[in-house]
Amino acid sequence: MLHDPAQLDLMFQALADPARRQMVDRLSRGPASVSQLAEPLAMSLSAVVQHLNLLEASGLVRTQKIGRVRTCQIEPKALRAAEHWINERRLSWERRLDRLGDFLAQTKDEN
Amino acid sequence: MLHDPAQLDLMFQALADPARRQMVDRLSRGPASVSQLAEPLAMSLSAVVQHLNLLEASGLVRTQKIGRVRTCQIEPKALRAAEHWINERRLSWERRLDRLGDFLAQTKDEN
DNA sequence: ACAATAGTTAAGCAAATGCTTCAGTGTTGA
DNA sequence: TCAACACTGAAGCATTTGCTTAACTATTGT
Repeated sequence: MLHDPAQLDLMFQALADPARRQMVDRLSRGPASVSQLAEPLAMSLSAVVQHLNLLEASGLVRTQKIGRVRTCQIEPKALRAAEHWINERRLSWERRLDRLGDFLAQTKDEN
Repeated sequence: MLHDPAQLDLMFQALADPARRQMVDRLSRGPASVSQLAEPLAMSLSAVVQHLNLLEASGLVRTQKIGRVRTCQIEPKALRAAEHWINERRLSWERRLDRLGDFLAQTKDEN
């Protein structure tokens, strides 16, 4: 369910915004509340909540509310899924280049 | 210059669109002309060119025009930069979890 | 009890995005 | 030479995005 294209879509969409990437970056150093996430960002708390909801919908961040504070953490599995998509494409390209190199080396040998 | 935040921004932005990811996916299997990229997509050639320009501006794709055909290829270095950003954050989180695990194991020993 | 805290929700708005169509440009094969 | 081909660029338009403010709910410390 992590590799389903709709989820992947949400993830890349989520990562496309600088503010959201900054939030992910902050969370990579440990859990944080909404206010803590908001603190370094030059926007209203409300805007941060909206970004956070998107991050959560994408699966990149998981949150739980205890009392009045919502604590957020990264979901490494989701990050890995995005990472994996890119990696597959890059490897596919690089393998192709390798085969091409082999072929050229071989045809050169045949001279 | 690949890790400069503005370029990273363009890359993630570029990857956020499904059509553009489909184009990257196609290019991961080998070079293609604009028309070839357009073929599986349900949109005008003009729209494809606009997507392609964005991909090129982001550094993810390199193109060269010979005669009347523009040939496109993936730039694996750029893909690697995006991959790297995600990887760093995930590792940072996972290392933190490991340290936490060690700490918990140790305090348990002390009983 | 009540004020401060922590977050949520809705409405509204300007700017950005993802198209479309249409009118080009330059290239190539017959 | 000239028609088909492979794009390219500008204008326009509907939708989405990323905010804002303002009004609200629920929790906590005193």
